[in-house]
Amino acid sequence: MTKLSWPRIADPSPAPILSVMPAADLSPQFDPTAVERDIYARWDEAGVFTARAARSTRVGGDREPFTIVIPPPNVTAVLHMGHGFNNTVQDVITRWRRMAGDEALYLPGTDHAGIATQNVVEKLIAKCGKTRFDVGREAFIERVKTFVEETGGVILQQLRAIGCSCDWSRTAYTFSPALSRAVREAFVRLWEAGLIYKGHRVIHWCPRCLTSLSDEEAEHHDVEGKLYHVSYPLVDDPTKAITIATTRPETILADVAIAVHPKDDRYRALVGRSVMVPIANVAIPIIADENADPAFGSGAVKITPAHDANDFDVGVRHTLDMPVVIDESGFVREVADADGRVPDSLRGLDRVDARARMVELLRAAGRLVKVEPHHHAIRQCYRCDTVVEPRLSDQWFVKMQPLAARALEAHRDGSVRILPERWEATYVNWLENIRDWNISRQIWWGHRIPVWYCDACGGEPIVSRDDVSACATCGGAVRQDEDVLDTWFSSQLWPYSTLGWPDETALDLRAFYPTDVLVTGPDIIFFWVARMIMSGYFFLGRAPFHTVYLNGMVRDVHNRKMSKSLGNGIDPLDVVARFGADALRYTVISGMGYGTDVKLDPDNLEESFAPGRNFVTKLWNIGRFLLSNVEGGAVRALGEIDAACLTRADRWILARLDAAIAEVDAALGAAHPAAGALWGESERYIGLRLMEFTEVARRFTWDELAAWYLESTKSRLLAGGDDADVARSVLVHVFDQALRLLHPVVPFITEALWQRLPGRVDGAFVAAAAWPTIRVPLPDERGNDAEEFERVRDAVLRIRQLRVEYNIGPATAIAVAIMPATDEARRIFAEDAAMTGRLPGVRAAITIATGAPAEPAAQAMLADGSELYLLLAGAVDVDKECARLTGELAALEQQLGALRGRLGNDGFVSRAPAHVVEAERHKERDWSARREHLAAKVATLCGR
RNA sequence: GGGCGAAUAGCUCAGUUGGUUAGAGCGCCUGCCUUACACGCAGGAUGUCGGGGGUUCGAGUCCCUCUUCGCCCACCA
Repeated sequence: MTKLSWPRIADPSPAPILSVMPAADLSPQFDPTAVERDIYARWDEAGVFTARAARSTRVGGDREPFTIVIPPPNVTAVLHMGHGFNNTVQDVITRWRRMAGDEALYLPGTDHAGIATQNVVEKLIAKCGKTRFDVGREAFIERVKTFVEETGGVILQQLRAIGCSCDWSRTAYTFSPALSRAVREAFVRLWEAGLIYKGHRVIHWCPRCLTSLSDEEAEHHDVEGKLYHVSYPLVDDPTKAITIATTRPETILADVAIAVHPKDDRYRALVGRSVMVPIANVAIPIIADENADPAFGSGAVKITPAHDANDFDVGVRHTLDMPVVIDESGFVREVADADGRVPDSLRGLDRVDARARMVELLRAAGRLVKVEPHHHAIRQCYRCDTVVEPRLSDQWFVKMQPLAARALEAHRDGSVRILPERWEATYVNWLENIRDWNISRQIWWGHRIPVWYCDACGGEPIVSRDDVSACATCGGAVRQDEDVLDTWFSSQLWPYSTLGWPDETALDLRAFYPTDVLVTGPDIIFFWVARMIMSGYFFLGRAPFHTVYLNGMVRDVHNRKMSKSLGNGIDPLDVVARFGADALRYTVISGMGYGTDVKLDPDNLEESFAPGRNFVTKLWNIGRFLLSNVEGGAVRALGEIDAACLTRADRWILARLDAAIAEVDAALGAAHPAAGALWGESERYIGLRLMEFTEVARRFTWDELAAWYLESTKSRLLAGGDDADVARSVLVHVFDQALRLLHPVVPFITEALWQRLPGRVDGAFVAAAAWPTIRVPLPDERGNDAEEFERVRDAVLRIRQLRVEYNIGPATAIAVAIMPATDEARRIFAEDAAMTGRLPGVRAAITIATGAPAEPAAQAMLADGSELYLLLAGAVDVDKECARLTGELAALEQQLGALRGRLGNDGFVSRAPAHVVEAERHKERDWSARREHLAAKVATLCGR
């Protein structure tokens, strides 16, 4: 495998791992630029991304292989947002599988990109006023090679900047000697199977690139053109004429017949007679052919076999001449079999000018009947947008129908699934209507067609795996076919040519083929995806992958494709420089619907990437808090903690972690088909929901871990002692697991933080750490702990709402009582509040269990400005509920009382439970007596 | 001409097999610089789920129809 000399990243400093993020760097904001490059270099050096073929189960190892081959970017490409998006998806999936224990291979490489690259270099030499023909074939190819070696592959370097975990030791290139060998082998085998042939027919020709194109490379574009109606006089009766309609009057010069439908009564009598072609002044027959549509125009159509694919077919059916009047560059002249047809005034004109002049001539000759506006489609070169010219020429073709059959079957039997599902119809439709593939190009940059001709004996063409230097028959000189292969011919071999094929014993090929998931855009389903599947079956008997994941496009806020020409692109490296690779990755993955486009605003990067930037900062700060509380001391592994020591909050967060893991696994789905090699109906369209995966991980990390659990540990940590140690163990465990879940999406910051977790083994990376699995429940685990924690949380939420609702500021003291929401409770409560004065009043009431609005009776008492919250517990098991909540809130008071003086305006949520403030501030007010009173009341209400 | 997709909060989008009060991020409003985080915290507002019709006890979700976008395919000159 050829390795181009890619520019290398500056060597990382040899500092120890911990220097990645020294303690002093625990600033409020994460500085990605300071650590990303360093972290990447460490992964690279440690060989984290290097797949070991010998470990694949397919060659006797103990790990499932998992392979993603990169859609090779053009060797001249620089990273744009589309790559940033697509490659991030590939990397997220690869990192997930690597952590899940697969032998994961993310295989990088580039495509020599025939026409595209040749165009780039042609533009370069054009600056010196030269064309490739001035330079000559050999020298030009050398020039391109030099250009590629000097500037090519930049994109591979850039992929590192966005964190792609490619196995660089396997970097491939479609034009390397190894892959070139694969290309020849493929050509020869197809030839031997009778699937490659040379055909003489009308193909799409780009007059600017000077090459033929495949049907797929000639893209349809709607235009507002004109339809010219032209009358052709009958030879034997010039007073009569037949009128045809054409969008391309310049091709009239190459007309050889007028066709009418055999059943068209208007013209039946004319069939067999002749008309004069205007301007060209040659007589042509009127023929009957079903190609003519009686309903269109006059029902008569001119036949120009050399300049229209349909007309060519008609020409073949009727063995008509095929004069050519437009040359390879699009100029009108008598190219072949057209002597005398082109008048001097048209000769040498470009086809566009020729059309205008032709119209003038027709009008002057009185043959132009009318011109009307006409909406129709033209085809343009997909590389340079030049309107393609149908051109009669000799080209090499691949017979596609035999190949398509198996690819269709692959869809039917579940060997290959396409996500999102709707694209499968597109795939099937194309394969069912497939046409032969023109694979020869008249350019110079590409794999030369391995066919030689002996002019001396003029025998059959010699198709050979090896270069041929002399004719085997006569010993004379041979010459190789001038054409090169369509660049997609080599691309179709990519999933196995990169693994060592055609050497079928190659270890990589045996270990990693078939690959697993192909991630690309739907725009190359035909160019690439379908052809890989077809060729994979033909050459190796197996589909090259079992899953095709088609992601959307990156668009701007006006829904336009991002492109250089529109100037609406976003440079991913800009984003990396400003916000970091993680922010970029998080933003695109979390904002990416299933196969839908991602919209970003190039004029407002700040806002576009806010989701990623914000999340990364949050994660960083969770890490700051946590690390500053666990560093410097031994933290026991969770497994070493006596389960009886775990608090309700501990159990809750552990339960939430399990739930998050389960949801993440569900969102990602099965990495491989469950049974054998086929997707079953039930699992086929499930999985790879990366947005959902990211959202679950975010919710756990931010809304649960940071917002509730972290807060709940503060008092415990401050209090110190054994319980603080328990909290530390749980914190470290849960954060460790969260970092693992998040790592595929935000690899750099998770690695930076993970490296600092206590208990990490030297040389270990989260990038290679085990994917989280559901924890085995502890033996004495109380099943409803987690729910009970949520009850308390809900109570706090209600208190907060009421505080705002009734405008109770932070200075106002609060107390909490627990009562069942029975009529009896309300009565006693009201009496108590109104009469005894021992409960000074009520500001608000809530019911915890139901979350229902404040009780009217309680609300009625709100006006007196007093300070008490009443919690009405409306649970089914009132007794238990009251006891539980009383205990819980009391415990929280005790715990958080230690935070005296450190409390903010609010209660538990941001800093501590509100009622603790009360406890602290009202100590002197005989708080304990009041609590006793409340407890007694609760006991009464609960039926004692 | 054929096919596919989309239309849900100001914006970008989730809503799996029809089932409590339709969600998230960004933005917006109010109050907070509270020793992890103002790239933050607390609270909040905003939706006739494109229009119309139908099936159903029940529809954002299923059916029909219309409208508006977008994409793909296509030899009607």
